[in-house]
This record gives sequence, C-alpha cells and structure tokens, in this order.
Amino acid sequence: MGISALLPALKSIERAAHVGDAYGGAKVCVDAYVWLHRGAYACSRELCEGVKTTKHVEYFVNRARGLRRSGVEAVFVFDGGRLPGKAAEEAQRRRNRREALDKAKTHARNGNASAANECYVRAVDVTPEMAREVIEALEREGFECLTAPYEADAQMAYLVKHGFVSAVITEDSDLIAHGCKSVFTKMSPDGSGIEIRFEELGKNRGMSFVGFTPQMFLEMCVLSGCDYLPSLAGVGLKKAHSLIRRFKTYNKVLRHMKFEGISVPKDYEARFVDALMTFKYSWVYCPKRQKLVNLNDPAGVLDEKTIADLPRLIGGVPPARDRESGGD
DNA sequence: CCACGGTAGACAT
DNA sequence: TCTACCGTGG
Repeated sequence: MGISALLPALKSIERAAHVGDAYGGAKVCVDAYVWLHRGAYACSRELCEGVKTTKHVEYFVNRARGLRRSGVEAVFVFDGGRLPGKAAEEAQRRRNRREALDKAKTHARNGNASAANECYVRAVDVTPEMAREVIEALEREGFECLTAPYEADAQMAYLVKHGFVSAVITEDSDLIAHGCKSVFTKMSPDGSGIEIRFEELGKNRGMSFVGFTPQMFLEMCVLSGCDYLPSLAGVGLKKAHSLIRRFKTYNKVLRHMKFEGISVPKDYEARFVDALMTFKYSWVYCPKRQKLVNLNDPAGVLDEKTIADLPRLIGGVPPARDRESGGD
C-alpha cells in the first residue's frame, strides 16, 4: 500500500527520535489503522471465533496512554467509508480472509493450534464494531477521536495542513505524498521512531528534490504507482522522479512518452487525472466548521462539470453522524 | 542501473 | 497484512 519505494528513498532525511522529544507539548494525529490491526493480531483466534475478548482494546488504549505519558496530545483518526474505486480490492480481501478462516478451523479441529493460529492471524478483520469499542474506551479516558468520512489519510493531511495538529503518526507513505509537514513512522511501543519532514526533501541524498513543488512531488508519486493507479510497465520511483524532474508536469511527461513512441494505454491519462483528484479533493471533516469539506478547495480551480463529477472518485457525501466521537 | 517477482520476517502473547 | 531484502532480467 501507499507509495512502496518512497520511504527507502528518503532514508537520508529521516531523523531517529523519541515521540516525546519530537512532539512533547504538541498535538499530533494518529492513524488508528495500524494499532487496530496490531491489537487484533494479539487475539485473532478469539476475534475470529467470536470468543469475548478485550485484548485489542487494551492494546490500543495502552499505546495511547504511552503517548500521553510522553507528553504528546493526540487525536486518533479512524477510517470511515470505502472509496468507490476500492470495492473490487475489498471483495478480494474478504475472500482471502474467508479462505484463511476455513484453514484455521480445519487445523483447530485437528488439534494443530500453532498452524491454526497462523491462519487466524490472516483471517482477522478489523470491523467497525471493534473500532467503536476502541473509540469508546479511548473517550472514557479523555482521548480525542475522529472518524474520517472516507480515508483516514486525507483526513490527517487536512488536520496537519490547517494546523489542527503538527504531525501525523502513521506507517503510510501516502501522507508524505500529501505533502504533510511532519510524518512520524515506525513508532515502537516505547515511543521511538523516525521523523520525516517535508521541508527537508531538498536535502535528500540520491534522488534530488531540489526545485520540486508539492504538486510535482505528488505527480511523481502517482506516476510511480499508487493505490489508485498502478504504474506503467517499467516505471518505478526512479523513472517517475527523473521524468518529473525533467518535464515538471505529468502533462509534459505523457506528451514526451507519446513522442518517444512509448506505449501508453489510451485511458492512462484520464485515469492519472482521476488518481490525482482523488488525492487532492477527498472528503474530510473540518473540526472547526464542523462539516464536510474537500481536502483542497476545488472552487475556482476545477470547472463546474469536473466538480460535479468528483463523487465518482471521492464518493458521495456520507450520511451525517457523530464524527467526533467516531461511530459507524 | 532499475523494475519486479518472490520471499522471509514482523506484528503481539 | 505489509515491509525489507535479494536475485533476475531488461
């Protein structure tokens, strides 16, 4: 998921730090997805078999307490609805989990507990109910939670962009593609991790981003292959980078490729634009205005017709609900 | 050099 | 489920 080769390429500008040293006294947002999954991992058999357990909730709350002990205030951001473009992938995942569950049950019947467990781990699903339990537990202890209308990524990018928080704690490189000021990844339970600052990009060794605008950086990411659009055959991060560095915009990159006779599927450009817009105009919740807005305001940037077409990519306006206490 | 497929190990207990 | 690393083939 995300932009696979991005984090390794940014090794030279990552800074090892303790979360408390980096953000003590500040407010950050936390991508709940990872902790939810790790918590589920700890009790996958129980969750799969419907055995009552609260281990996953305790795991999450413990890590939240750890953050608090480090002097970091956090808002925990949960995923909301799935984007239209991801339905097929979701269905495939469900099938895989189903298969793993069948295998787990067989192993369990045969008394092979360890083999069963390997399969349970692959069969666990993080359900909205589990998210709700975690949210309730967090709020009982005064932790702030927020359920994104769709992807947590976009929601967190919005929170950083408008200064509601000063950083994002996540494992997802998409937050860098979004241009987030500060991304804290690989955070272990003891609070150590690495920080990547967008302003440091110019100092990167190897791939140079000198002269790159955030837009160029995003276009490079999409060109190299992202969740919304696989890359052209033979194009990875390195090629995407040199193409954008040379031509500045995807427009000119594609024009160049046609000129060179490189085979590009005829719908690629349209799909590229779709992917870009999905990144830029995702629905997010604004805590201040207390309503849904687009991550970036399309008014005056996109024409009316294009704006009217956005729901095909970013989904419709989801029904109102109590976002600031989660739910779903 | 680079993309990419396959794969081993981590995740938490 | 996802990332990091390795060998291969372009």
